[in-house]
Amino acid sequence: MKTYLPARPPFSLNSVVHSHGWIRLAPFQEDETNGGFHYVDELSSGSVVLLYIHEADQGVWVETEVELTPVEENEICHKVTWMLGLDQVFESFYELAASEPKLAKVAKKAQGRILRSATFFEDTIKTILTTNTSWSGTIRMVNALVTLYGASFPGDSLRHAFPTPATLANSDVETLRTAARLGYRAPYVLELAQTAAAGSLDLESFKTSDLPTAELRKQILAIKGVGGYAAANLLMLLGRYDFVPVDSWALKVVSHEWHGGQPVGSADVEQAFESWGEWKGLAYWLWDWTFIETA
DNA sequence: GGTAGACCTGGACGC
DNA sequence: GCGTCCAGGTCTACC
Repeated sequence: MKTYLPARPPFSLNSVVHSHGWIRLAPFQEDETNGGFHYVDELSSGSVVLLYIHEADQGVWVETEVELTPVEENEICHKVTWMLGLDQVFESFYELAASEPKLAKVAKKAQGRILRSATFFEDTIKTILTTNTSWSGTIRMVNALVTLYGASFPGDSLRHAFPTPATLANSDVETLRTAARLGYRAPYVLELAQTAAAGSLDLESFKTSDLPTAELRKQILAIKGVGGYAAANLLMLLGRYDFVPVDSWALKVVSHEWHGGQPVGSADVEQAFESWGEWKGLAYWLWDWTFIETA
């Protein structure tokens, strides 16, 4: 299979890939030689495929090494379109950003799309695994889940897809705690997998929800292990930028940018980007913090 | 509604 | 090499 998927212009695969750290989490693998990335996915049919995704003219090429059924191809096209936000539009954000020096380059770089996993379940688990730990800890925990519970890719048994809710739901807290070394997060991950597998929580419906962002946020906050930071991060992945994902880094950079290095709280971070309205989270995310990073 | 303490791990640091 | 301390968000109990 080799398929071209168009994107709403402007588009840069490189900007999506490097929009945040997701590319370093399994089953993503960056293709540093050719650009783009590889991703192992378990399809609804049960087939496990390795997707090769590379930049094309205003879009991407999606390839697999095996022939697929039309249904499987259609599923892959829908998933990749979602993962890369190919149909997302940022024109009104770019218009606002044009008058802000710290965001002056976002349109030229075609920034705005944030790399997503194939399912919102996967993104939610990964987000929980970013909380209260170092980035290296997140990579280790995600790798452990994928290796221990993900379906193997037939062409390379070392590659695995992200585990399905049903697979994770069949695990237990002790195994997740000790073998996957999720620590205190183990019961959160198990509960999420069990509710998703049972159908009592339809995470994938959040992708197309027409609920107001505040209401959607309430539903996300109801997930154990998801607090204010994680909810804002997940809303950004859903294309809702009304909240800033305030973590220790946000407190630090906002403190240095606008408060002379004095301690600030979550409300101060939200206030700093209040004027960006529905683009608040994205303005924070793409803000040029270079001076602070190197200070 | 606000706050303190617990949760778990890895890294930095001192000995 | 070992022990101690701290950072990283969220939950729960308590006021």
